[in-house]
Amino acid sequence: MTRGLTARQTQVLEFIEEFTSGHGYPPTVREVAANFGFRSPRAAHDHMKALEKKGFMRSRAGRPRALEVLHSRRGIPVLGKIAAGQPILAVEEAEELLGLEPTFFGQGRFFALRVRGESMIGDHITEGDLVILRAQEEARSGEVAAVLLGDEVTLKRVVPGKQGLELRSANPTVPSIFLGPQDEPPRILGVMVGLVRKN
Amino acid sequence: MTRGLTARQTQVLEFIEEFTSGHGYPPTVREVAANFGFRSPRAAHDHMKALEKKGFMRSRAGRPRALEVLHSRRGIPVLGKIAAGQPILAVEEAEELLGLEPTFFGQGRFFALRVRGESMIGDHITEGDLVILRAQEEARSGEVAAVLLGDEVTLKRVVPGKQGLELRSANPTVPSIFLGPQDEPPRILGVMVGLVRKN
DNA sequence: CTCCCGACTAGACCTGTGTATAGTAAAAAC
DNA sequence: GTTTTTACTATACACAGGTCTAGTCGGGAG
Repeated sequence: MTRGLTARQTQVLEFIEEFTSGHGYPPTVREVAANFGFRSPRAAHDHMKALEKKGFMRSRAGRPRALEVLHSRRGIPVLGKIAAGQPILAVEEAEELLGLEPTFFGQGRFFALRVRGESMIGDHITEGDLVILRAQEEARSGEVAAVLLGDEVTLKRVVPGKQGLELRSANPTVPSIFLGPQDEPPRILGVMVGLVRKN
Repeated sequence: MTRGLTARQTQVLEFIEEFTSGHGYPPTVREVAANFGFRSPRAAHDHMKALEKKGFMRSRAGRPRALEVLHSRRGIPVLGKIAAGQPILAVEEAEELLGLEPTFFGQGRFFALRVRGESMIGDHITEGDLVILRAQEEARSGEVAAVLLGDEVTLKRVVPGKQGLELRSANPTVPSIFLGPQDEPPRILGVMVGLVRKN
């Protein structure tokens, strides 16, 4: 439920966004109704009017399909500080959305983290960069992943070794972390698929 | 004239793309007609049908605004090899288009260059990175710019000094270039505004 | 208990819009 | 010189689709 919307209104808004980015044009009132099984266009129209009054959409009266979702929640969310146990990928928590095509970095669910510090400088990732990650719980050897350590998220290269798991830093001044078999395995939030830097 | 389209058809296609990305929904046949001053919707409809037959659009019969531009020419063009004297920013020359919002890196006309080699490694720009540049002919001191030297485009930091212009590399093994007042000033194609890396 | 609001159904009105028929005129192709 | 293509005008039709009136039902607030 996004900011004062009812559950149904959220669903309708989400459908409209999905439909639009899938088809290239917004749905009609009746197409919305059909999607939810409404037997009257009035039901869909009511929800859309509510969404408009609440500022989530804009539409031109009388014009078919002439509607625009305003603060789109499509795009890759840039997540800020993340606390352990919190719903990591709650889009609502996003401080910002990156305006690029949903499939820009391939298939899957993505999020971005703003890099603080120079711990991955060896991989040419520097302060302020936005690292793009595909949300997944596993990482293959050698992949750079966002790892939850305590209540901090850090970016590390995951390298399984003989004595356990190595979380390798790409900066000689930042020590790598070695986890033995007795240690609790770290929670992986996503693996790095790209990087965006805005000067 | 893009690939077998008449001049008018190109204009119509461009208008449809602009309208759609500006409004969030495609124009009607009559809105296209109005834009070009056609006094009959038939004229616009004919062009749109031609565009559809040629594979540049798709539309659902009878449905208002239900049209989709297929291979969109919106986005930031990734330019490959560029020869001197050629129309540098001809979108048609693009090997690829980056699917991000036109305003992602701000206002202006943008293009991207794929980085070859490690000449800017000191600025954490590495092989394969896509450097995003705003198309402009001037660079301020300290900005990284795409510079045309002979028939090669290189990425250099532009630093005006006492004896002339320095095109500074960010790699100790790649020498910087110094241009005196007697040298022809280099042609600047654009200044760097960002970077996109896909793993 | 009553009132209000969210979430719908049923049915209808009417206009915006895709699309058709019938032409005109000029340029390009054959 | 004739045909084809491009680029339009003028008019009209039918229906998709926005929007209206009138109502039902349930849940939560006062």
